[in-house]
Amino acid sequence: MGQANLPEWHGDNCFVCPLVFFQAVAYKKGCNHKCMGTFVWGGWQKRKTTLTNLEDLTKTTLKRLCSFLVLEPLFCWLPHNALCVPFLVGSAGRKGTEESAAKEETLGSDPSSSSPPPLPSLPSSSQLPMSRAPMDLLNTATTTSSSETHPFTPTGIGQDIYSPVFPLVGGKMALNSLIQRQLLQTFYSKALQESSGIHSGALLFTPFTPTLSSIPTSTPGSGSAAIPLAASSPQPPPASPDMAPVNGSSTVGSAPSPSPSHSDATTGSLLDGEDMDTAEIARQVKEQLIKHNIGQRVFGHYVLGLSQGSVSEILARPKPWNKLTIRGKEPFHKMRQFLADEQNILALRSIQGRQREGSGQPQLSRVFQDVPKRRTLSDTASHTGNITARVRTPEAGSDEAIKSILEQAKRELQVQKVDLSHAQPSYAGLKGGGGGGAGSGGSSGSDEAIRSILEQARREMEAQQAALEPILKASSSSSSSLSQRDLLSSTLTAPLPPYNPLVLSLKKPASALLSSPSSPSPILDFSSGVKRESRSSSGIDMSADGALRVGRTSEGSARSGNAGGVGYWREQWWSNMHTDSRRSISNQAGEENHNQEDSKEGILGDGVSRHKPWNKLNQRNREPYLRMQPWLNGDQGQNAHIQQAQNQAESTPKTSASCSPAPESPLSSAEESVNGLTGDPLISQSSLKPPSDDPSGGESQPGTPLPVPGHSGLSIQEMVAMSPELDTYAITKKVKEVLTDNNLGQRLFGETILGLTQGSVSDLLARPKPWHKLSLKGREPFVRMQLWLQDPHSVEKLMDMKRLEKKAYMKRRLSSLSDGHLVDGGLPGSDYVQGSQSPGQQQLKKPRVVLGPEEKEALKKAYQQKPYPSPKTIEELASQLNLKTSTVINWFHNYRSRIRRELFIEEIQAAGGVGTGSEGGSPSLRGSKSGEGDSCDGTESEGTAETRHGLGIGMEDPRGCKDHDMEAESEAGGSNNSPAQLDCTTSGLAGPGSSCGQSGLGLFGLTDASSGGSASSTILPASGPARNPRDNNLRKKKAANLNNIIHRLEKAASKEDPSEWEF
DNA sequence: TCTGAGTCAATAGC
DNA sequence: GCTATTGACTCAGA
Repeated sequence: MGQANLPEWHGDNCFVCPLVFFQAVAYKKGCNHKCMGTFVWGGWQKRKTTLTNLEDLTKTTLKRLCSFLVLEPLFCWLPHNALCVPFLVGSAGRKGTEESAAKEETLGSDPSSSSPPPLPSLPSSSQLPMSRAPMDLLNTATTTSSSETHPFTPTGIGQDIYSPVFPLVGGKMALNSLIQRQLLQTFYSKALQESSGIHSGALLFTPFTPTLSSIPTSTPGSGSAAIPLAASSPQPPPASPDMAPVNGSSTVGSAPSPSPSHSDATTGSLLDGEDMDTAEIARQVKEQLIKHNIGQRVFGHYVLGLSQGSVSEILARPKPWNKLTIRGKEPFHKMRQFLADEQNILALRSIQGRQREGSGQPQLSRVFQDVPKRRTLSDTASHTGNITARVRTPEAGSDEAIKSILEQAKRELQVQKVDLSHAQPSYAGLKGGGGGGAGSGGSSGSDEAIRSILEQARREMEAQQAALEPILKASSSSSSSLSQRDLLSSTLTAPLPPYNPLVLSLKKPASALLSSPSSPSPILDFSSGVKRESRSSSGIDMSADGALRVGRTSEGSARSGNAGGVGYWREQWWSNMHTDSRRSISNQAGEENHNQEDSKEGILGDGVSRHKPWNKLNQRNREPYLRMQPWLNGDQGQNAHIQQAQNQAESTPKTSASCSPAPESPLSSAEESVNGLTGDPLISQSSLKPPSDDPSGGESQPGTPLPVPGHSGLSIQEMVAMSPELDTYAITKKVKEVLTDNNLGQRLFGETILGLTQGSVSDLLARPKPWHKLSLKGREPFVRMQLWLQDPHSVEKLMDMKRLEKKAYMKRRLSSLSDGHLVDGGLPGSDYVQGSQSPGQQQLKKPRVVLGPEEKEALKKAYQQKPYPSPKTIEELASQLNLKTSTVINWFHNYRSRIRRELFIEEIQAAGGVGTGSEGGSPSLRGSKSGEGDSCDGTESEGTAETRHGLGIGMEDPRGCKDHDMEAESEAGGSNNSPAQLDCTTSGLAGPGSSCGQSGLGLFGLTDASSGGSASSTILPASGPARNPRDNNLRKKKAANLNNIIHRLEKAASKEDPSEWEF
């Protein structure tokens, strides 16, 4: 290794910058001067480095840049108008070009240097495509036949090199290959999208494309060229039910404009100035974002370089192409690129997943801060597994941070090394054969090491494929001989635990005592707990021991591993669909597709044609379509197996009388031991036996079988996303029943099973929202509950946990007493905070604001007048009540939210019950609700009844008496109640001159204007006469909420077609 | 910037 | 000691 081979200028318009495992070649479009604008990399506090000349890119800078990029290339932004051509370097280059190999040198290749790591070998300038004139490249690209290796792909590099498993950097950054792949893909995406603004004549090619045959073909007539992002995909994405494009209208691949014409793709040129269907692109992007649960913020950040607000604006109201400025067109170019390859979406989804997990970081960090000593090496390694989270840590941005990152990476590698030695056989083999690869600890950045790493990567991929093969076969087979247990046994352990009791344990001193190695409880096993942050949908498993479960958790394995579970679930969904008349049309569409693949297009289209267009659907109404899509994508050959599994299923969750452990099969024993390592209650569904003896089984039952996370390869998020409609009421009812019967507390249940606090559990159990009103995140606890209910050992486990907690508490207490001081905390949980905090800390705590009755009533009154008060009103209220404006704001937010939720409950109950359960969801639910009646009604009853009748505030208001009128009218009018009546009445509550007239007009306007008075049915779902006090109560609440609805109606009226209003 | 969704955690109430 | 309540907060979308 000689002196570093610094990047080189290639004329005035060419710049070569070595990155990490690829290089970027950039030139400024159509410029004759400096090519390099600004290199920006985020993560380091948005630091910007302007490289106006090559000399600016000092070795040190480059080192840092590369070091950083090794870990977080996602944050590497190419110049806005740069053309980027990444390609493989390192041994691949050597392998491909002897000439270039001879010239390869490595920057910072001092083997003794531990930080930063040696940079990868760089190909010589002659190897760099941009060392040639752009037109030359264009010509070359144009004339390349589809069977040839791309001229700028290092010669001889086969597709195997460009596998999803990318080489590790210098043998040091042994990150999960999947991560690397996704990072690279994202970088590609970003880079190519950035370059999409290049105007005609500009060149773009993708040297990563081994052959041009993989370049996607165009949609006829699109005429619009796109950068063949798909072509840059190293490999087709693994088949996945929820990711694979659909042969329908709403696909990435079939995007009308995204796909380039073949010729365009061949040349890789991008022709600007052609018309683009912005609405269609926006529609498809929205569709993909929703489908994959990717947020606008992330999409905007990584793909468009825009803020979430801008993304929202663009997606919601795309301007016509001809109305856009050049700059305004850029996002659409980028979106088109984004849509062009599923890999982009996969990568973004992964990023999103990690970001979301990262958002949970504070809690985890807090925990670790609280118990720093417990943060072991493996913890650290795992902790750093979340790249995004790491980069976003506040300390990032300094050299110290870089060192820290590198140090962490080293540890990660070490841990992986250990893991490799006893993980999958393939890893062992890799280690043995790798020589100077990852197993070598990356002490050398030599070609040998890189070659070794490449070899390792390839083997890794092969190992993954080999491991997946039987599963893939099984999933594609229609044989009914494959039992669910077969599937489970063939699927490896859980990649994505839902909730890590480690967090709980760490944050509670008392619980921490339970960490005794002798403890038999999985939850107590610190070394085995999997971090909550690893609940990523990416399928990347960063277990607490730092091991990278690549083979099991890659997208491929996850998808493949899903097969049985997904199919099983799909079947459930399918049967549910059959029972749901509301989805009959969708069902028909799906059925047709089930029978004839060729008829897909997107039948669905037929269905869609009879419905609102996608962009006119709200999230709720999109759900059936979202569910149809994965179904359409997947195979349907597992029904027999599914049915069999169903038939073998047992019943749900036992209560105390039946919670004794079922005889365990060897499998369940084995699983138990494995699952015990994770300590994950959900993963511990060792013997999932969906209920079949429940005559009412099916949708809306607590026993609705769900696939087991982990075993099925599904993350909890994926499960939630694909879940059939669950009866949240029935589930919560059952959970309450089980908890009560077994004297299990909400705290224990919440913290160990749901990952929620007691308060949240209480809230959830008391006021479960209807499934369709829940966001994906909101559905998660219900899926967890459902899974918990399905576990025949659930109660037993929880009771064990309870006993252990108690034991630990007693032990702690005894210990404290012997030490001569009392324990100020009780059992772990309720008061652990006090117990763990010093008096000083407690004093620093902001005291909780407790509103007095008068203040509450005043606020309620104000709410009735104006559920959405203006800032001025808020200020006035705050001033009058001597409250902070934020308190008033929060109160209104909370009140609106809670009154809505209360209405959901009441509506369900008033509608005659919930679910279809044989146990009569409704009657029992009512019973239970009645039991909690006071507390349940509490919030909103206060908001209506008390206000009016109790404290007489309503009475003070001349409109208060209208409540009775309203009820009387409601009851007398029954279903004939018109919105106007209610509106008038409710608006009457608002007082003269306030919202009455206005709201009344608004609602009237809607009713009159919209034929059929749809608003009536929407606003008044309980159309029948009030027959009982509960109905009255419901009506009161409706009245209290009506202003809220009116407000939204009025708001919507300003921009929406009334016929499409949804509430 | 506003809003809703989801959640936490302090506190009230049983 | 348990659950319910509720003010405050974060996050994401419009």
